[in-house]
Order: sequence, then structure tokens, then C-alpha cells
Amino acid sequence: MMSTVLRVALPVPLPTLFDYLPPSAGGEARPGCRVLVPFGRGQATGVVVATGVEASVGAGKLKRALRLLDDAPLLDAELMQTLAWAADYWLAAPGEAYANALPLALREAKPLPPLGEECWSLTTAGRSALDARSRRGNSHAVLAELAGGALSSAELDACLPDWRAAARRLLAAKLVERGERSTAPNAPTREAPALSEEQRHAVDAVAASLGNYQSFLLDGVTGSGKTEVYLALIERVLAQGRQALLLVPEIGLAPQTVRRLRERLGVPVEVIHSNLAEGERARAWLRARKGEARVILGTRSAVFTPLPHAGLVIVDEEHDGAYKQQEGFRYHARDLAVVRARALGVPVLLGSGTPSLESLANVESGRYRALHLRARPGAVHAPTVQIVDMRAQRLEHGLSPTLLAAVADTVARGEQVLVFKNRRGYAPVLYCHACGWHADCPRCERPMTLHAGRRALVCHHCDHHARIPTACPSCGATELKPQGQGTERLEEALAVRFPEVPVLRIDRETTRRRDAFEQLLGNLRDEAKSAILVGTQMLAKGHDLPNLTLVAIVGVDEGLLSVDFRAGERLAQQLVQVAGRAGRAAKPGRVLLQTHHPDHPMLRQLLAQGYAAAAQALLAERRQGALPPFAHQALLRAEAAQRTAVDAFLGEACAALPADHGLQVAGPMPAPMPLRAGRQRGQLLLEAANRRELHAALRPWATQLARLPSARKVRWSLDVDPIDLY
DNA sequence: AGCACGCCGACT
DNA sequence: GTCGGCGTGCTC
Repeated sequence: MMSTVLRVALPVPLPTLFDYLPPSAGGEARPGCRVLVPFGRGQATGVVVATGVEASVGAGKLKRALRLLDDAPLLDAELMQTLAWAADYWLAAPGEAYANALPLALREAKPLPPLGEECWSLTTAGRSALDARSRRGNSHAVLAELAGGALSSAELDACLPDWRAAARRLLAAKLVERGERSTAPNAPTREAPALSEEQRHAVDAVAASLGNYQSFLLDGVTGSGKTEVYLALIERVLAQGRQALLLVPEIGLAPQTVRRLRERLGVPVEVIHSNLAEGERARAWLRARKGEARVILGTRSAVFTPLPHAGLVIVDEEHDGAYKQQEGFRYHARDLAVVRARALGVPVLLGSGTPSLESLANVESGRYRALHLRARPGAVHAPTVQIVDMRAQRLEHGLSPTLLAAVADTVARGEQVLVFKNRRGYAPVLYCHACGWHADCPRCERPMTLHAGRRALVCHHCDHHARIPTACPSCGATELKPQGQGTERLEEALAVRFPEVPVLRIDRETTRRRDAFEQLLGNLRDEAKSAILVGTQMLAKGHDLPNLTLVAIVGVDEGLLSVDFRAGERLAQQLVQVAGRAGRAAKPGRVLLQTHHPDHPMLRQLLAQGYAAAAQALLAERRQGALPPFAHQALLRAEAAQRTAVDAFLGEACAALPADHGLQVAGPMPAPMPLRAGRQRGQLLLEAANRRELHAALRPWATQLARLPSARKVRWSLDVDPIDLY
């Protein structure tokens, strides 16, 4: 009889689990518990996946686990099951999937942190030091703040931004001490508004499914009141004593949402995202696991939060690509949310004003139930949209007379304008008027973007910086010209043209500083003054500016001409989201769309019939072309310094596909960007009409890939349901 | 992935 | 004579 062992998932990118003899001391290891094990020459913390199984390796190889780290499973049965499913579905290394589910602080062999909120208070010595004024600067300020009683880290953050270093010194000097206290939620301070007919219908439909799994797609344009539907449902879930998980695509959207949740619900609301300090994140995760946290708001990784009393899962802006992890364990949080909801036996609500074609196809097939919010309660009318034909117009820095006139009208009325251009920098190309040379990134062989303010050429693919040449390196001419427009150039042109109006540029460059963004927009929200905002897609989301009545979209042609089959969908979503910024309050909104392709069918349909119709047409094209969501794809990517290494690996990989796999194979071929950051890139695309077939073929293949000799010479990854083919 | 072992070039 | 380059192999 073979000895029975623990099967452990370790955080290594290997397709295997590892077997260990149970630790000699300590309690019973159960699936979901963490164990410390000897691994290679060192130690590793892993998650027990199975117990009492027969060893898969010879007894000579078996080692004994060192120590059991948890008496009770840290990951409950539902999460263990969901993670096993996820690792299998996305063809991931199981150890990486389990590691991903745990906050970083819990992947170490340390005792669990206390659950309360970290708080700071004065010691007796501290009080004397304060009275004696023996400390100066921030240290004194910290003492003074704490004089009135203990404060949490969050409260200190609010009143004294640079308190941590001082607090650490005071802690070392024993003038302050660190404790914990349980989070006391505030009573709700805000009443729920009356729901519209449509909102009530949506709430009732989902509420009727509470206690059972069912997927819903809530299709509601910007300003239609999706958030109120979420809030009303969360209230119902809380009334049943259950937890709600709300996912948002990015942290930027979290603060306003969390404020709204706390004002309304009067229960502990936890925020979980990757910008949180690791200790805080672990605490929030553990409070959810204990059932103390009742509402969990978070980004992608929050989909792994334990929910012992789950009642509802919501995915806001479900079409957003940020839900897909693009390295390591390449899961899709929206899809995983649906799988979890099924395992938890609770409804899942996917919300978007511009649903993904995947979700629309799921509605069509009956897997999801559709709910609609068509009215915009806050707005009088949907904005009017007008196409501006750029052909044969005299352009001023890329801006047509029509567009400039509309801007002039709007600011003359004391209203605000948003000029949208999805391109940072001054100009996307710097070229020589004499010989046609242009500045390319040496590591990507793509044009470098001119950044006038930074006095540099910057590659937006690899962040390579170069100086701006004074003369053409090819012919020596000094007539180097910026070609095309970025936000920086538009800002400059508009500031010259409208000297009396403040022009604000909002993109990744101008909002480096944390709260700059909020501050800039906050001022605009309060004041009914005219202003011109120039920005990239950062501006497409969230923020409600009641005095913004004109959205001018400058050039969308890149999106219309792209070879990527998802470009049309993404463009339609982006246009609708940006257009939604216009006219949210009492004032009607107007949207101008500049293009060289005014007759493009997708544009025409989007404007004439709206997103739903355009999406149906795109969906029909996808069906026609046997593209996702009507086909299923996996993409093997590889990169290396040497092209030959890439080709060798992809060739071997292709040859290693099982016979009679029944898949469509495209490649091996160069990636759409064949060179990036000095590395040669290639790919192999696999496609099947049937999901099961795809997985049946890929499962054995994925484990084989790691064993290919040529795999050592490249960096490679396998991506199931890739959303970017670049 | 990390880590060690192992065999070939420019340095104290 | 060594320090160290990264090729190869392994991790229960």
C-alpha cells in the first residue's frame, strides 16, 4: 500500500501539483489550508488541494511538509472548486491560480494579521511629550491629532498626508502605540431615491432570483441609473443577511462608488484593489471571509474574495477590457464572476451601457436574461450627434472649422467642451519634409511620439526616450515637422484660438499626481464657467460634469481601419461612452464626430440607430466570419531576442498539436507588432467552433509545451479567449 | 519562475 | 590562478 499524501499547489508556473507527506505535528490538513513545505533547496508556502490521495511519485522522492499554517481552510470549498475550474479553463499553472486568489500578505508563512482596522493612540509618555512640546514638525502634528483619541490610518491619511514616517519614529520612541479596533459603520445618511418604472422592473427581476443562480445583463446607457439598481439590490441582499460583491474595472471609479455605498447602506463596505497596501488588502479579504464585510467593492482581483454568505455578484461596465488579466494567470474576472455565482448559487448582474458582444450573444442564446434601462432620468434628451466630414475641409491642427465654430458657440454660452483624442503627446510622428524620413523607435521600429513639453521623442510601445533631432539624420535638412495630432497639440491650438477660456488637458501625463484629476474636475463640476477639456479615454468614464454640453471627437479613423476584428466593437463602445459625457443635467448635449470616413457603415448605424443596433450588426458579422463569440480562440505568443528562437518554438509547438485535433490553425506568424522593445515576437492562433473541442485539444498540449526544448529560449504564454491579438 | 550545477573567457 | 557568463536540469 502506497502512503497517502497531501497534494499541494505551489506558486510556480509549472503544470503540476506536488505531493507531500503530512506534517508530523499539528492538526488535520484539509483542502484550502496553507502549508509550509520544503521545495527545491528552499521552502515554499502552498495550498492543500487534496488529502489522503495516493502519491503520484515514488516514495523516495516524497518529502514531509514542514508545518500546517491554518487550522481551518483559508480558501473554502467553493473557492477551491472555482479555482480548479479556472486553472483548467485558462490552461494556467494550478499553483499560480491558487496563489492569485490570496492577497500577497497571505502567501507568506506568517500568522494572519488582526482583523480590525489599524489605529494609533498616544501612550502616557506621548501625552507628556505633547504637553512638553518636545517634538516638532510632523511628529508634533501626529501627537496633536491623537490627543483627542485614537485615530485609524485612514483618518490620519485624511488629516495629515505625511504622517507615516513620523508615526513610525514615535512608535519606536514608545510615544504612540498601534492597536486595532473593529470598523464601526456609519448609519445611512442618504435616502434611496424613488426608482423609475424600468429600474424597479430590473430590481424586481434580479430580486426574484435571489437564492438561485441566474445571469442578468443590465443594459443601460450612461446616466440611466444603473447604480441605483445596484444599490437597491444590495439593500435587499443585506436585508437577508447576505454579502454582495461589486466589481468595477478600475480603481479610479471606486472612491465615488464607495462613498455612495457607505452613505446609503450603513454596513461595513470593504474596498479591495491592487493599489491597497498589502496588509490592508489581506485584512479586508479576511473580514470578507469572516462574513464581517457585507459589501465588497473591488477591481479584477477582488473576484477571488471569499463570500461565505454570498447573496449577489455585480460586474459594472462588464465590457471593459480591464477585467482580463494580461499576464501570468490570464483569467477574465467577468467570466469568473459568472462561474462563481453559479457555484455560490446566487444571481450575477452584468451592467453596461455598451455590452460586450460576448454578453449579447449569451443573451441571444438564453444563457443571460436581458434587462434594459432606456430612459435617462437626469437628462432632458439624449445628445444629438453630428458627423463632420473632414475631407476637403481646411484643418487647423486637425480641427475643422465646423468643430471650432461649435466650440466657440458653446464657450460663448458659458458652457464646457470636451475635446476627445485618444492619443497622448504632441504629434504621433516627426518626419522630414525634405526626404520623408521619420523618427522610429530603434527597439520597436514604429514611429515615436513627439512630446513637446518634455522635449523628447517617446515610444508609446516600450517607453524608449530619445532627444528631438535638430536636423534630419538621413538628409541633413532642418525641416522636421510634427505630423498628426495628440492631446498636447490640441491643447496648444485651442489655447491660442480661445485665449479667454481655460483649456485643461487631462491625460496620463497631466494627472500623474494622485488627486490632480479629481481636483481639476471637482472645480469644473462646481463652477458654471466655460472651459475646454482636452483628453484621452481617461475622460470617457465616470465623472459627471453638469455644465459640459459639447463633446468633440477628433478623429476616430484609426479605429475604423484597424485589422483587429474587435476594433469596431471597441470603437462603438468608446464613442458611446464619450458621447455620454455631454449634457447630463438640465442642458441638452451635442456631440461632433470628425472623420474622413463619414459613410462608414458602422458609424452610420451607430448614429442612426444606437449602440444596440450597431452591436447586432457587428454580431452578425462575427457570426458570418466565424469569429468570437461564435468561435473560440486560444493564442500562443512567444518572444525572444532572436527571431529564429521564436520560429523554432512556434514550429515545434505547432507540430506537437495532437493529431486530428480538429482546430483551425493560423500561423506560426509574426505578431501584429513583430518587434517590440527589441524583442522578436510571433504567435500561433488556434480556433474551434466548439469550446469543448478546443479544450480537449489544448489541455494535453499546454502541459507539453513547457517540455519542448525550444521553450527555454523564448518567453511564451498561452492565452485562452484572448481579447487583444497584438 | 527560481536555483544550483557546470564548463569556458578577462581580471586581482 | 579565480570571478562570472548563461546553458541545462530540477523542483513532490
